[in-house]
Amino acid sequence: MAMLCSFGRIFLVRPAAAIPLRFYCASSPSNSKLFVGGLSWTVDEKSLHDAFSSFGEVTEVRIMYDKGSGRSRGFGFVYFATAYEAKCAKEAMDGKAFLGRPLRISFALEKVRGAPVVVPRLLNSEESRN
DNA sequence: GTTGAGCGTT
Repeated sequence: MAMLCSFGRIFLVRPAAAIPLRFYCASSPSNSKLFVGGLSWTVDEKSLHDAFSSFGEVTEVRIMYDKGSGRSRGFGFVYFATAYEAKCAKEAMDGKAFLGRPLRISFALEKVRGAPVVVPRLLNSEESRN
């Protein structure tokens, strides 16, 4: 008999075995969205798409440009098909040099409307828990 | 003409 408790939160239904559920903080959500920083100001979207396409299927590449000047802000976002490819590309291209500058890749924060973006920089990233 | 850590335009 499984009881569905809809309290607005996600309840994991475990079997009769008393398994202590560890609270995985959603500070490092391995989303398919990837935050790519440290980009050169001459890097465009097609360059990132070609660079990250080797590690997985890139569905969308978005580079932040300045509205006033029109130049790139030096960071962008890479959308992968799955979080697996995103993590693979992150672990592969993070810290590597790209067009003369080292890349700073991390998982992008989910854009929540009506709520400020919380940067889990002080939180421990226990993503390699497998 | 410049700058260099970061979390974004629907």
